[in-house]
Amino acid sequence: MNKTPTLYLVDGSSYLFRAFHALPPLTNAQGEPTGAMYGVANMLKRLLEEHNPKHVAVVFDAKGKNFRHELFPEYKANRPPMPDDLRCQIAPLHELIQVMGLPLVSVPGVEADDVIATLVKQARAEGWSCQVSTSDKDLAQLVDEQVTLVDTMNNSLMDIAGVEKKFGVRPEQIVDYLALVGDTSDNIPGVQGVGPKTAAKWLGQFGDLDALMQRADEIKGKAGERLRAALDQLPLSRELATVKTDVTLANEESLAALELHTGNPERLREMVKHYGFSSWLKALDGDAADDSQQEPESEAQYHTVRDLESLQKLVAALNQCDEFVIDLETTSLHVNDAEIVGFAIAHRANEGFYIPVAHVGEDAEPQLSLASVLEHLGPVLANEKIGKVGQNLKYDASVLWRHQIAFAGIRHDTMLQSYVFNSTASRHDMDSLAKYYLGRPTIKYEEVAGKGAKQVTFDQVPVATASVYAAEDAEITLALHHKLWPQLSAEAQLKSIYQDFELPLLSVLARIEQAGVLVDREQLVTQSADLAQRLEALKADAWALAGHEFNLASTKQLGEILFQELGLPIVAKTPKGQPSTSEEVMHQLAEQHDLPKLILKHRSLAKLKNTYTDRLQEQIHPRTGRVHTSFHQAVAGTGRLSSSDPNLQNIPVRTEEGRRIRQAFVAPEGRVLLACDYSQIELRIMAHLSQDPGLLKAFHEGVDVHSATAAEVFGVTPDEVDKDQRRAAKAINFGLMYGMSAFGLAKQLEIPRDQAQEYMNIYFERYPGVRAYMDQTRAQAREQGYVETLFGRRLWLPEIKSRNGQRRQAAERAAINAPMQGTAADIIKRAMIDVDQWLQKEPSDALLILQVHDELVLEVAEGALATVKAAVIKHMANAAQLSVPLVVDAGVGQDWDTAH
DNA sequence: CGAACGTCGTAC
DNA sequence: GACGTACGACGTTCGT
Repeated sequence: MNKTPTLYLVDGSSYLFRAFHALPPLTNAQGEPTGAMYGVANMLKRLLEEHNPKHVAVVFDAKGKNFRHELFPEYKANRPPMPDDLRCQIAPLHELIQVMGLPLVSVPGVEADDVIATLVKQARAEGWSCQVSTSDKDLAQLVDEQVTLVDTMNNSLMDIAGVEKKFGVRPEQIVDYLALVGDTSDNIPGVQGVGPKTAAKWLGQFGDLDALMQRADEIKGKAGERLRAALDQLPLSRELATVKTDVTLANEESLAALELHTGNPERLREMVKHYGFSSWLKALDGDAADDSQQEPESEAQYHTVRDLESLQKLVAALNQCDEFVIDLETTSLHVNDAEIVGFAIAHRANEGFYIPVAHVGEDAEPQLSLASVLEHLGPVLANEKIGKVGQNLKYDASVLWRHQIAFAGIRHDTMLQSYVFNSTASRHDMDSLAKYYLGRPTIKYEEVAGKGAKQVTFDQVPVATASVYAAEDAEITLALHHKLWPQLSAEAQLKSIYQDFELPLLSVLARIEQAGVLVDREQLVTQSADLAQRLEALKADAWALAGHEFNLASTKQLGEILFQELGLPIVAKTPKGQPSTSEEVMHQLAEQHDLPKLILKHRSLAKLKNTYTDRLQEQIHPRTGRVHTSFHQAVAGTGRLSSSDPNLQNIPVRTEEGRRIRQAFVAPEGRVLLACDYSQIELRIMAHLSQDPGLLKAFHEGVDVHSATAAEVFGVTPDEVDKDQRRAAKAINFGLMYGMSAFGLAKQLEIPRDQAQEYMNIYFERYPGVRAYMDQTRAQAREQGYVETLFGRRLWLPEIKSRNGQRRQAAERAAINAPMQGTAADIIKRAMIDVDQWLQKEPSDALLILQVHDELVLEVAEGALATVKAAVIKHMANAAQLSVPLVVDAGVGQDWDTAH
């Protein structure tokens, strides 16, 4: 009972910035920005719920210059001014915090860090513990036995050991460490070229900065020179990094006064309502109802439709609707195995209906039959004038269509709304959306159907339980639609991406998945057997070389054999610090020993067998005899599709052995496969976006772009370019689009780094427009927090302002790549919609069966080939009007390898 | 025994 | 540390 009190200190400023940059700009009904407030307030709410603190303070930076500016006029000089959309959230957030009952501390002319440090010192003196919530790692200097750091946004806790693990130095060395490393965002210089690793190494060696400075002569090489060059300013850097612990605090900011109080519940409710934090409102209303015995207002109503009369009444209402939510309950997540168990419907707010049709069990009766439900509901489903709203409607449409049930008027999909609004949100499933946008927890599928071995199909769930779950899903989907659509449709470009690309594509993908692709099982069986034999032989050889048996697939066992038993050198380490056994490493070691050679061969064959020849056989559907992949429309942040179960977008193509797998993808008798792919689409997009004259010229003249680049970079005529030069140019072209550095290029080409740098320098001289475009993209990402495709698809980059250099640079590379990858994705989506529309309209005997990012594969009746091929090429080439032509290559064959 | 994570490898 | 976007196989570890 006599536990020491804990003081919870929250660095409000750091969370505010982080929330602002990490979240898309949410607004309330009045259009006022609320995202950052919401982020911070939610984090505080979690703190209250999880820790139930008695002593707490939320600390903010205050306006005005502080002692650091006096010490160092350039302090924070390169900080851009605070965006208006953030500034205007500060005052309301302060008020919100106060009415929540949380003491707020903001001392004029003092940064939050210093206030926190002062309070920590006072608390320590009283023998209290402290937990400091911040996303600013500078405060690691405060950590000791009584003081821990917590990052509430990712729930990571940092104690002394945590600091040592993360920074490689002890908490009391953090200040010295920060002085050495510097801080670009605060404009603190540090030592040029010294990062976390070197700083930690030196401090480990010399103990502290003073000792290091005294013995600076002992450091050799360039790093030593730079250290000595920085000697004069290091004390200043250290002073800037050191937090103040003697800030003068007002009485109400003293330790004893920092107690959680009741705040102002009435004003809190008003504010929460005004700013549209619907999740809170519900909880607050619940409390209010409990206290005052009022009826809870507008609790959702769920109904089960079990008889014809109720059904007719519902259908009559639907007929009067402009749009309504539909959600099928079925026996399987796999469209081809799914039988309809019931229909969930929501056509007005806070109300949901469930029509069971195939439940079994004691409470299943009375229950309408599927046939009788369709008799009444069918015309509504088929009526394209009555809009259908759903969450992942591709699934519902697929199931209905497979049952020959007409389904038209697909108008809105909340999953796609969320995806277009913020594609980088972690997930777009209904539970996540309900929690994030409505603040509502949902009934989970596992809660009604069980999980693991105990899971049953939905038809076995009692109707009473099923009804609440299903009706809630429909009702929540409608609420989500009402929340998301106004925000999405307010942005013309996003609205267009959603309505002109994603929504029409939904049906196209449903048809592609349903069509499936024919796979020759016999070929796969033969290949698997062949591979099995070769793998056995390789395993025997490997064991002989190692001198004992081991699991060739275990990187751990392999590492022990290679690096300990055989004493081969460790070339690279994995991110976790283990010796790497990656392909690249094995290639290098292959020069010294035969075992790595065998491992490489074994791995490549095992991959083919385990991932492809074995697995694909299992994926052939027993009823259709074909393989039906799932295409996911709301997964890749850039706008690309992804494919799973099985993934048909990574079938091998680069090696001869791999291509044999493509030979098993075939067309049935009388039909052929037609594979059409865009030539160099991403580079063409780069030419268009950058408007670089050299690049534009190359594509206009129709020359091989890699050879053209090689000619420019190596200063030869195009016909003098040799194989290696072209290879290097190709690596540069691709590397650029991925934001690759000279280091990466050097590794790729196995050349010295300065030579790689030289290549890149010449490249940028020859193609100045490309460099300008990339600089501009990075700048745009920093200013807006997102980048866009040519058609206005948006990619948010929450890490673009991260103080963590690694993360920030990763975000910058993503920013460079996304407009090109994403525009390519937009273009092929447009082409798919157009091709599909043409196929639907023309009585041509052909099916779209695959999309692989820049390639469409169709299965075509031989007689229709010429027409279909011409049409597909036309629609693909015309899917966008760029400054350079879109060139489409087409191949035809009995199998995918031949057609490609 | 399954979930979560790490490592590796396939595609564009 | 250093090349963007995916999916998925296998081994290992950890918790039920």
